[in-house]
Amino acid sequence: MRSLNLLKKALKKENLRYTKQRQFIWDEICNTNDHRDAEEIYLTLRKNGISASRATVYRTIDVLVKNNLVRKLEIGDGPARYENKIDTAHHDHLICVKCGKIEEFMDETIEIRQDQIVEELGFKMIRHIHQLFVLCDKCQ
Amino acid sequence: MRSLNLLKKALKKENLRYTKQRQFIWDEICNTNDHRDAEEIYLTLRKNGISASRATVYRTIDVLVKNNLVRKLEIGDGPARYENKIDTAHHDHLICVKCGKIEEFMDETIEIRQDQIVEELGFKMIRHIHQLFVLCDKCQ
DNA sequence: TATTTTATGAGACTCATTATCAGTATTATT
DNA sequence: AATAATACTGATAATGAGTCTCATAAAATA
Repeated sequence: MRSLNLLKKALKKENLRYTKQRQFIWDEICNTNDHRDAEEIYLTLRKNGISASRATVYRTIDVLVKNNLVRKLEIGDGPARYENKIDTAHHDHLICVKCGKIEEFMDETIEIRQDQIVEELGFKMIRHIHQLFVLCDKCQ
Repeated sequence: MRSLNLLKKALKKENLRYTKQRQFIWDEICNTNDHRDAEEIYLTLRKNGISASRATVYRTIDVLVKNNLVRKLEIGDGPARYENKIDTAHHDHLICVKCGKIEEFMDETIEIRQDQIVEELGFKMIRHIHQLFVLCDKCQ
């Protein structure tokens, strides 16, 4: 299975051990394309009879984020949300301020301008956050 | 004085009273063009012998943000930062991941594309966050 | 001035996340 | 395989930013 290899590879790279908790957490994140917070992931695991502590969930997610397997979405307040990153191209997010629904967008023009701005200043881009807070079609 | 009138006007609009604490906090935010967090603003006031509690600082800033006198900058983790908004046009931010320096940028092309994206989906833009995390010239 | 209303400050509280640490599992070594 | 070395886990304490509470103080109104 693809995602298993990716996990093992990441753990090896970080000199971390392969454990069943880490596998369960990674599986759970891969199972959906949702944008869930750590607590939701933790509770889903419990509901499915899998025991992994909150601490382990947070710790494992950190490793996954660091190794590009998971994207961390920090919305202003409230907990950070996570989505698996395999097979998904880079994108940014639209967030409905009323119902909380999260949609994705990607615009080549914006990406290019962004890079130009950073380059013109002699800086080096590390990452970017671009979030459009909206009222979605259903909430207007 | 301009900023005093702005404060009084905002307070009136919100049906809130004009108090010296609120004036001190607003003055302090107007005094610089920095991007400071609530704690820094609170400590600066204390250092200058002005007493306003942390709670009052937070409460007052909320009013100022709501009334467009202050811009709130939510960087991933760490406390929110605030900058006064008088006389400054809309802009987004470049943040050095190493030294924390914050620079401003504004790009008409990006602004327009953003609006188009939201409109095409039939959504309504409320606000946006666009942060470029970089290594600045000095930190490379 | 008396009364009503709102603001303030100190500290308790919340929520998301991180740190601690004893006990357990995994890996390496013999 | 047994043992030693190391890393992982879970329970819970601690943290940090921000909010809430409530008694007291200040301002507005009568």
